[in-house]
Amino acid sequence: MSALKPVRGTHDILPGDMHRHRHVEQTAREVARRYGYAEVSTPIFEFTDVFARTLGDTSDIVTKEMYTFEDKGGDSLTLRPEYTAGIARAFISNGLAQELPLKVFCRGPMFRYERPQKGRLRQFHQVDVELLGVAEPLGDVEVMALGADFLAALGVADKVTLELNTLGDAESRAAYRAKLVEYLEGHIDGLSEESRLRLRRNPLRILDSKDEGDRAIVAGAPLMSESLNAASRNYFDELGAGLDAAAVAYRINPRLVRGLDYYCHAAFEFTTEALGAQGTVLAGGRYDGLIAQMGGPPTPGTGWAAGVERLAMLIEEPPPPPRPIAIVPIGEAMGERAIAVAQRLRGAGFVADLGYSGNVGKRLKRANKIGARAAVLLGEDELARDAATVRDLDTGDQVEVPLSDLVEHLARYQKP
RNA sequence: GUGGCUGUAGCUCAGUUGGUCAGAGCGCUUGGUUGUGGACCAAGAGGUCGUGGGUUCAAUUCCCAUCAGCCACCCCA
Repeated sequence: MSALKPVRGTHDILPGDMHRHRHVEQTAREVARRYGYAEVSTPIFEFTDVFARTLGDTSDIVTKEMYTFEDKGGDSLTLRPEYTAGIARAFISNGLAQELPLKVFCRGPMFRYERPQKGRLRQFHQVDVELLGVAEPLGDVEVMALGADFLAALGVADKVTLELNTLGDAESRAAYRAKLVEYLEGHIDGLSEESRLRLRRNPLRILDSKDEGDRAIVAGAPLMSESLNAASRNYFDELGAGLDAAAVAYRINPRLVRGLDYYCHAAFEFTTEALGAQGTVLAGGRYDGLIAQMGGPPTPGTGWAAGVERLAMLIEEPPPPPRPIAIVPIGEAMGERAIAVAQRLRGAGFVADLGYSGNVGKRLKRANKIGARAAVLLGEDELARDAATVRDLDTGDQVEVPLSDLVEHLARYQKP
């Protein structure tokens, strides 16, 4: 075991895993494209304020999980812990209020100083979808439908459930918060120590506590739905009707809440039982107040993020990449000829692999190991006839093919 | 951040109630003659038994610390 280890909570993504990651990201990109979402990318770090001012000072992400550092110019920067704040910043920086509604897809690494566990890393990846400028519930329906389609395209639809709740608008939420706190204070003796702390900072979180005592108390707590004002009530009804119309199945979970302060109305999560405690695979909601709070023009927004590593663990092995054609020179003198042929095949769109050393046996062995579909053997004999021997590595059959016909001949093994 | 479990070759794992106990399978390398892979056979390389201390005549095996992974809490994707 080497002394050289990766930083805690980070890991190298080697070809096997990378294949799964790419499949997750590529599927998200493709489904998002069908919904008219254009891919964008924002920097991996931002001024610390971008996150500190928007995520809320009660969230754990800001209070203890950010990778914050001072750069050589003395600015406080933070490695992004999530994507939405960066998108909102980019929206303001680039004056994109002129282009509403704005639909974007993005992906990339996120950084959170958490205690690592399976499915919970310090550097992890998300795919993310944001819809800005649409205040109607149909906007939420669109992003949720996109999420559901994405998960279905990954083949995990039967492993996940969409849970949905409403946080109401600011007025409803404040009213509910007051009622909830009043109720919980009446049962404060039965609350866990942790929940007593949350009572002041983030009482909604107590709703999804896993502590048995808390759960018993929460079971009798007032419901958000009872505190919704007419507008919020109406919003949620329309959202449900829209999801029905889009044929997106969901389950209402009145205890579903959010750790981040900027959410309102729709809050949703696709969860699975298959990943233990890290069961949330895709989650999001509406954040109408965020952009105004950052100093931009008041702009509604909704969207979600999904964990690439978690999804990569959940999916079946994705279809393998195209099998290469191995180029096998026979004898020292054939090296240059081999690279010329390889270049020609690559230029024609083939995956061509050259091993660069060893005798014929070794090179064929390598061809076999990398899963090559066929081998192109180039020796003195073939050279004399301006030809190559093509060996089918699955059947073992081989034929001599004039170099001029090589591309055409190999097309049966791999469509260029 | 809290509590618990684990840590032996690249991988998956045996093993030692402290003294030929450093092992297996897979993988890797080489060979089984000339320009032919996959199967098979043979040989070989590779580990200071996570790291650092301590106890002991002696520790990979016991104790402590530390690091890492995993599980639950917490948090969330």
